[in-house]
Amino acid sequence: MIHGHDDIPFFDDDDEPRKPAPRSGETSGQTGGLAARAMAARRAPEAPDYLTGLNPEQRDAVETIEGPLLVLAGAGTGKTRVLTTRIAHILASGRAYPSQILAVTFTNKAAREMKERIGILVGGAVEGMPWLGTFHSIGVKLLRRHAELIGLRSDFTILDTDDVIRLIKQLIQAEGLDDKRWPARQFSSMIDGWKNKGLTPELIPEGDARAFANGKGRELYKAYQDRLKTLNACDFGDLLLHPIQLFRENPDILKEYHRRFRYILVDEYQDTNTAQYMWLRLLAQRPGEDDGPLNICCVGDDDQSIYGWRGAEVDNILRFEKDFRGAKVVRLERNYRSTAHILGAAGKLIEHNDGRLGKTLFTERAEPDDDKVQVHAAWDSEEEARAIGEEIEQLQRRGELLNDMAILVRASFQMREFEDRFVTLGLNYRVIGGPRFYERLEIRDAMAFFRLTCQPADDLALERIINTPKRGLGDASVRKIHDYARARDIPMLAAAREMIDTDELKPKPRKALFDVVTQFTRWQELLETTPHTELAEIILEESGYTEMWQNDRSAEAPGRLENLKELIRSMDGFESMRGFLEHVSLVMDADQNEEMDAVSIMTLHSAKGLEFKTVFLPGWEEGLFPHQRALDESGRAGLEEERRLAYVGLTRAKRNCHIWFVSNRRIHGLWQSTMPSRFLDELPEDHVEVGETEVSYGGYGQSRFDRAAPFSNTYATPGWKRAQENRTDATRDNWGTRSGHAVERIGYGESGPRGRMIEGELVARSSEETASRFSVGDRVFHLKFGNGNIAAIEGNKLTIDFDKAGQKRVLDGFVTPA
DNA sequence: TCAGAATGATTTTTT
DNA sequence: ATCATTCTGA
Repeated sequence: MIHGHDDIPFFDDDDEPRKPAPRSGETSGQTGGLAARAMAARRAPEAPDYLTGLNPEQRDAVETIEGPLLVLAGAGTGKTRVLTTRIAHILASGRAYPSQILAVTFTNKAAREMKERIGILVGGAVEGMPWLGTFHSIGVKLLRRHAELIGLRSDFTILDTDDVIRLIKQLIQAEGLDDKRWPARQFSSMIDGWKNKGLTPELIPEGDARAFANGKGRELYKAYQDRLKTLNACDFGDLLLHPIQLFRENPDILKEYHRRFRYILVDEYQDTNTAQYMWLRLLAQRPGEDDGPLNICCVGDDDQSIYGWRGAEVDNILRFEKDFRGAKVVRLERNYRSTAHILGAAGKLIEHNDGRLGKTLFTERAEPDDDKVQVHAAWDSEEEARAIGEEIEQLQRRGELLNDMAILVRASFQMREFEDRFVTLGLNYRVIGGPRFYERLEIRDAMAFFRLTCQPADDLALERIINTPKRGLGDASVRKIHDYARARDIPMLAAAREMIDTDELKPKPRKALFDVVTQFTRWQELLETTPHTELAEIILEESGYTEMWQNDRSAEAPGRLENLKELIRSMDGFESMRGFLEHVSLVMDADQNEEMDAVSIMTLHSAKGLEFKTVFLPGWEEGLFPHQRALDESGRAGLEEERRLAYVGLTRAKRNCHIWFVSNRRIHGLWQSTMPSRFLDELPEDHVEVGETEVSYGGYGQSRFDRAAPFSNTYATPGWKRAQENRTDATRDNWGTRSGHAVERIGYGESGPRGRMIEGELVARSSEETASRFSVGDRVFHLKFGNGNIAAIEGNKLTIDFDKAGQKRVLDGFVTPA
């Protein structure tokens, strides 16, 4: 059953054959519980080490090796363990060589972790697993092998979003279009969306094509793809699309891979987008007998699908059984992470979603002392941060580690408040998922120098740094070089070299260009002879780039220099500069210092897959969570995804979970009153406790979390703002001709929570707002800031000089005449 | 060509 | 409020 080297002549990375390990005993039919586990152990005494300690479902998932298998792995049910053990099992039982297993993950982190854990299981004997990686890195590997078949050279560059946007902008301008009206950023994300759906320019829907650039969307997309080919470059989407095209157009090559990949494993299947799905289908389809059986195992959790907004299709996982005939489904519902209260709360919440495959997590843990999920209220976000800070300090005093605590927010702007507070308190914190190391300006600049040295055809790199540091080669000069290069169909660096001998440029830029071209020529020569770290230093030094930052007096400059040093240090581990560049384009990871004991602050999205003993979930308010924009843009589906996000948040907690909501939040500089999240009402009472709060402001209303809100609620959405602005514009003619935005809203009706709508249904909200009741100079009272005088009015926004708090801008709904 | 001023957009994030 | 990008005038 194992193909030897001869079968697959064009692969050069086959591992040496391994001695097949004895096959494990068969297990079947356990009915759960410890007894079953014990029975299983007794029945198969010869079971290899790695299988012991798995529960019956896990073991089923590991040992169901043949045929399609979907593992529905709830949060904290040992998903990674199953995946890695399964691979170990395939290897140890001699069913395949490491190189015959295709294992795909979404992030580099997950891939790394999996490699590590397989290493531990199999005793480190397995070198590599050459086909374990992200969809993208495997895509690159395929493309480098077969580049010429899709019109690239195998040393193609991978562009990052920055490059892509600059490139698109050029194309938009080249089309003679207004790049204001048609932002490159927007088009770039459209292309991204298409590529996520597996759509090449010919395939995009007519409507999409018309929606951009005066109907030139399709042409523009095509032009973009052409330009990439010319540049010998790929964007991230291409790393998925090109392999699909490759396989479709070259059945023989596809067949080779069919033979090669005996086993396919996919992690986080609920996050696959259409292109990834197509990619997988191509590899998993086995039309011929000699292609071998279809051994695909997808692991995922439909309840944790939170990336719909970037193209993930939950439907892929929901459809699995239909897609793969005879598929077996194993549910992992036994949770090893959280208390029964946390699971109870999370489970009840997620039940409000439709279209689930249906799982109910349970635990065998029975600790009567476990705390319920706590819900707390605060007046505003400042107080929320203060209270959470206090709670954290208290836990710390009790000897808890900060490393065991996390604050999970919906949107990153919420982090600021916590950071500020923790700085004041002197509390260590760590922000996870901020701007990545390789995305920083100075790193990108440095990389552009390196790229252009290694790849003289990398025009985008050239454009980035040709005038950095300032050399007097501004837009005009760059444009000339660009046009010259385009006209002759040569790379810009080559064009620049030629232009030194012409009088296209004025003497000053010409001299500058001569200098910089000469430098690159020199560095290219050094590439062969000088160690790459040394060369990197030389480049940064000679280009004047280091000097530029040394002369920079701004606060960030020293940090940037430090980052540059760090960049060079990190090159050490690579063979060559080229190897380093490849790594960077795909593995954009920054390292966090793990040693420090610190509270983690991150978004709910980046918390997926992590766990903490104590979790704080601030900001459970309508509009923020669920996020208004998710509701506006995706309606019910958006709401359900938000709910899954809440589910992810809750299930990160092992022991304690504290949810917070506030009644006033400042968004974009304006104070807004907020309503408690509908998700709070969806939590079951028996697992939730409403925490006592120092600052109470009236009792709870109909909803347990509802205070008697003295203010009309306001919304922060662009649409709502616009409506309000229109309103003020139209006050003169008394609403009559308000040029109409129909304000549609999900959730509460005009009478507040009492008039709650059916979830997710779009409902027109009647707008009964009156014109501002105030005029400049009025004396008013604000609950947070106290008394003050109105200094200015713009629409419904009041600028008020408060007696104590100074000048603030607030919405008029917040103040009452004093 | 560059610096300061206006403009605008601010969910979530990977690769 | 805040940040990034783009525009305008020197």
